[in-house]
Amino acid sequence: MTTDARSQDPLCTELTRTPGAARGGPISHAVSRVARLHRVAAGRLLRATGLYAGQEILMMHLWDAGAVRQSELIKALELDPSTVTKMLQRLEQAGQVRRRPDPADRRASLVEATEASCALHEAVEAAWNDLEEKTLAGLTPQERAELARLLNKVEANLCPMAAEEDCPGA
Amino acid sequence: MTTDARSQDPLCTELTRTPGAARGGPISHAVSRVARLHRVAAGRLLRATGLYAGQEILMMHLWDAGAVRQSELIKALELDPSTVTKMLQRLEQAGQVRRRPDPADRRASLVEATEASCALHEAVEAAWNDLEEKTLAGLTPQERAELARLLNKVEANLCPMAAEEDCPGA
DNA sequence: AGAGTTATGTTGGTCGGCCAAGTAATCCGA
DNA sequence: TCGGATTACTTGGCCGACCAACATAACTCT
Repeated sequence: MTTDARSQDPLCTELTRTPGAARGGPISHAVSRVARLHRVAAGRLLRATGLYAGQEILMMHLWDAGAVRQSELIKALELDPSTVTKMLQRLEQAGQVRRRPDPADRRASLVEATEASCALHEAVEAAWNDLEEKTLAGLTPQERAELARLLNKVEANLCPMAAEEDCPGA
Repeated sequence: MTTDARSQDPLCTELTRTPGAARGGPISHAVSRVARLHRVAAGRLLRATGLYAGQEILMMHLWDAGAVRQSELIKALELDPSTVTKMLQRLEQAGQVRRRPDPADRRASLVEATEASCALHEAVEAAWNDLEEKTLAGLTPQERAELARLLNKVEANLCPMAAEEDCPGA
């Protein structure tokens, strides 16, 4: 009896409850939740393409830029180098990506999307558009713009911390 | 010449460039980025407590609710059961959490925070507050409220997809 | 030229998180 | 009563992502 009522509740349409953890940081909490849901949704939409959530962004960069130095990719995606290494290993194994040593710098390697991967290009863009639309359903253009603006501000706030330690600088 | 100019840019202070992948879904892209940065920031702030990003929310629920059925926790956090199982195993090993079988239902187990963990309570809340403030620095109360509102809308949009398949339902 | 510093990637380990299967207990209906 | 759902949790596998430590190769500076 205690907890039966909600099982009927088909969705989370009513989010009014205070989930406990939300007190000390309601927005942080919302960000976590949205982040997770968004990633899961992306994964689901991408599933048909055989890509996993996260890989699509890398591939898009590659489709966009052609052959790129791995270090460029790392900077562009702002991910940890080791993360990119492993993603590339998997994508290479999956035949989506090719790597070859950079003749100009024997440390570096050049990465590019394979021809095979180009077949996915469209599907991935479609999935991405779909995701965007599902994410923003019911938001007016103004709201979308505002959300974009606020997210950018938040990103700028969070960025420095990731970059180094802090940049209270002044 | 296609992509050389940007390599000099030290940080993300200027986000104006179009990173390629952002075209088809600018907000999805922003969400991914913010999500990652936010999680990293949380991890950094939590580091001192010995908790990893994600665990704090679970602990908060536990501190808040006392002994809880694991299934309740799963519903509250809206995570995959297996995720919670593994988190609890690690937290248990770390001494933050205790589990015992539920006498009323031999399948279930009851979870609660250990006394030791309560020492972290304050530090975690502090970290969480800190995170919230760093995240929202420079946003007016109105902007914060608007962001919260928009995130909730987005969450509601994304939720149904995770729940089942879709709920286009009228 | 040789030593020290920086840049590029890689490996190994740990986490959160998901999915797919599987086990065990409870519930429910014929 | 008894056999089929349903519920509760676990296991194994895989991914993205991090960090720390490392090996190479390239620069730089005396």
